[in-house]
Amino acid sequence: MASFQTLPGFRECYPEDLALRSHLFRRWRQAAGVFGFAEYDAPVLEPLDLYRAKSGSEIEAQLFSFTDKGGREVALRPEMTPTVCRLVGARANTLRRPIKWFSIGEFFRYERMQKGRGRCFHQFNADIFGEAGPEAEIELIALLVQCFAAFGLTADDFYIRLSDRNLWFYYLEALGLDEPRARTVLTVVDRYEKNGDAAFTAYTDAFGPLPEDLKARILAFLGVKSLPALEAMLAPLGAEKLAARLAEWRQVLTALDAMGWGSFVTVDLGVVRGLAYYTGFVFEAFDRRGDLRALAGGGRYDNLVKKLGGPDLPAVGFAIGDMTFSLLLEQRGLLPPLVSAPDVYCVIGGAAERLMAFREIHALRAAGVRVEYPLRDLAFGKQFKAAAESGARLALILGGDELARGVVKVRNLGQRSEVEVPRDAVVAHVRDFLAGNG
RNA sequence: GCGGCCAUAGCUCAGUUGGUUAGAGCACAAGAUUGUGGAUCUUGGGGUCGCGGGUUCAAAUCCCGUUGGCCGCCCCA
Repeated sequence: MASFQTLPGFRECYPEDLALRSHLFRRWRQAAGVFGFAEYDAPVLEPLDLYRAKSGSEIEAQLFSFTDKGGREVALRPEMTPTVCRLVGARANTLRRPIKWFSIGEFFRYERMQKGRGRCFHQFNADIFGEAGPEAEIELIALLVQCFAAFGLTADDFYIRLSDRNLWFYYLEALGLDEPRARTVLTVVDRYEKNGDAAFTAYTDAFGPLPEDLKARILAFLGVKSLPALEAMLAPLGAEKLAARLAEWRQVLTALDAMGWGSFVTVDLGVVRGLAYYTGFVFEAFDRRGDLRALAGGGRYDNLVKKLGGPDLPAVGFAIGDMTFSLLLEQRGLLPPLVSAPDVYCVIGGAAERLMAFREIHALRAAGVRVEYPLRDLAFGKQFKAAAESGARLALILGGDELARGVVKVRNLGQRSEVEVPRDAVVAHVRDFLAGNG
């Protein structure tokens, strides 16, 4: 046993683990690609102030931060949003709008391990900058659903809870609450699902008891699960802002419905998302069974680019984490068999034949065929066993008899049949076979 | 930062009231097998029983500490 342990919360990634992760990345990348998002990357290590500026100094407790040899306070990135805001902000004037970007990267948070949460993890991040209207939300939520559907997940497996901080503020304003009170109500809402009535102490402590009729109307708002119910509840209030905002809700939901994805999205004002920089629609993706933590989360953050020193640029984005997502795929049996098999395994007669075999091996590899061969001389029996165990579909038999006649045998390992092929025709033969059975 | 449970081979786990040199299955490797298959048989490598201390004639086993893991709380960008 090695005397050096992995750091707590960090995970080693053996080939089979990486095969799974790469599979996720491949599908996400493909989804982003067809939606016209451009991939970017950025440093893993950032100035600590970047996160202080966005989230306040209490965030430091959750960061891997230290002082580097130049005396700079730095932190391993815990999220992508501040970074991408800086990138976009710096070139905002030259980038064609809308700016649709995505990335896949590793993030670090100094936290206690839990199911679906570690100290390092990967996220798929997608953001749209420069579009203030709900069209950006439509595009982004559509991409989010696509990122899940690409794995065979259906509306029976997950759903997206769509909420809106603006609607909350307009509603609470119509109920007569000022902004400080409204903000506190939102923190209550954020915790209500977990803590129940106890969540209201946050409000009581700051402003005294909340009148019962107000509390009832807040809870009724929380209970809304559909657009018609939402409209019915808000219509009597008659506020202009509410009516305008409801039109945007209709726009988002009818668009997603038109894509055939209406069943994935639920109106759910219980989602407000902890940090206060979200400025409009917010959404989270959850497992339908409800035994996993959030699968993805996002929302609009129109003030953040400017707050981080860039121009005034509206933005909306989301992130999917790999850990909970992997758990979901595993639970639903949607992990593909991530076998890593060669196309062709070479069975080689001996030392002299090995030298000759390198011609075929190289030619096949140059043609893009995945070829394996035993690195040491082995008895034929062993080699056939190795060929079978490798998962290859073809064995190339390069024995003394064959090579002396200028041919090799190509054995179909599945059907246990063999044909002799002239050496010059091997590449074409193998390629045809693989294409034909592809 | 707090709480509960746990720690024996690469993996899954046995291991008696404390008792000789700590075991099995799977996996891996070699041979049987010098030109045709995933089988079988034989054999082998692999362990500071997480680590440190204590009790004892004797500790994987009991006690204390510590590290790590799992699960939850806080938090969740």
